[in-house]
Amino acid sequence: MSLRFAILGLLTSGELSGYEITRRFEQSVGYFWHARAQQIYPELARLESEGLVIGRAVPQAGRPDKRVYTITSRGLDELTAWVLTPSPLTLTKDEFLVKVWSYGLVDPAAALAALEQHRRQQEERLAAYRAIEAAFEGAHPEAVPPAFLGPYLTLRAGITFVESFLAWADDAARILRARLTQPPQSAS
Amino acid sequence: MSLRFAILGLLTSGELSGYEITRRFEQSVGYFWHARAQQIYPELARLESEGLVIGRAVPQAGRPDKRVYTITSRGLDELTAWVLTPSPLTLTKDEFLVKVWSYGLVDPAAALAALEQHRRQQEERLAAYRAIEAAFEGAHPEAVPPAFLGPYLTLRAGITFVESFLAWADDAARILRARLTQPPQSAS
DNA sequence: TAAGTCATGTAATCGGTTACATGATTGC
DNA sequence: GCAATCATGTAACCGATTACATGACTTA
Repeated sequence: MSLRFAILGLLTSGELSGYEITRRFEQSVGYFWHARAQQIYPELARLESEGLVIGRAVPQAGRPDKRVYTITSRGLDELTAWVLTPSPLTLTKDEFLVKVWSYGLVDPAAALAALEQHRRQQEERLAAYRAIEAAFEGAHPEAVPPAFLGPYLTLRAGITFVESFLAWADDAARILRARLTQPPQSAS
Repeated sequence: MSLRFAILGLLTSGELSGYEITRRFEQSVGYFWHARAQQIYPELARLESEGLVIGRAVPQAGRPDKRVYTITSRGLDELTAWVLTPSPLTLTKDEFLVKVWSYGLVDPAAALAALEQHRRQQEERLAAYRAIEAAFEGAHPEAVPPAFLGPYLTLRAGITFVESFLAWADDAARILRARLTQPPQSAS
């Protein structure tokens, strides 16, 4: 369900082609929902057949022709209704934390190294988010124009979550370091 | 891939039936990976056919017979190898934040109400985590026995993440409240 | 010459959910 | 009597990923 509304949300700021939507999914909404081109094209066709968007062929010179989509008023209605709908708590699926769950089985030094490698990846992500945050620059939170309110809030969510991961990782690293002298041990 | 290793991880603390594994997935590892019974039973069969676990029928009186599984040494080898493997950054999928992304389209008061409802759900989750944390009670972090290190660290991760959501939600609520007098506006 | 971008798709597969089935026992 | 718990499954479906295909243009 979310995919169609993520697409409709993107289209509220103007017409976009499937390709352009695919690119947007690598940023912005993409932090909390993502999809590849192969999923986006059929979804756009479905949205059009349901009258929530309308497509228009745009011939281009020097590059392939494209088909751009505009959200219809019915599409906007369905989107705004959905936005206020209650959401179930997200059941996170995080491969890394499944690994952490078995850290008691392995050498603490090795676990520490794996943890720190993952921490570095998260730090890179944070830097990318911060760079985008700078684009909202100047504008103190209350002054963000309505069209950018949602993107701004979700970006802040992204930053907050990555920062909290880093804080947890530092804490976990401290606990692992205290065990470096102890041998690894299997459970129970 | 993660499902099989989540199951193997659970089996490191002793033999469990498919049903018991299903129950465990509602807590502990379940915070970062989850699966329903229908997925767990076939996976156990697959793990057994690959020699990573061995099953044993346990006749019971007064309740259905069950089949309990033990991790093999090959299973333990594969698990410990996997645990130290680098993990890709998780691409979160969060329906609620897809909605937040379009908060600029709706009445700030309605958005605020939706936000606060979701916040309350997260608070309940935090209370549940804290209750489990109390079971690790007394033991200061460095003293947690190795068999509980992983579960302890993931529980702390769960607590940290929920707390950071609450902090973000408070911040977002503050920003929305500052807009209560302004009319809703559709995107440019 | 090779890789990358723009642009849109099909096909096969997989992981996961929903719905359904069965059947005994225990607690309200 | 009804719902919940214990216990294990099958079948249909759906959302998402991987692999593959095409083809022109641009940049290294």
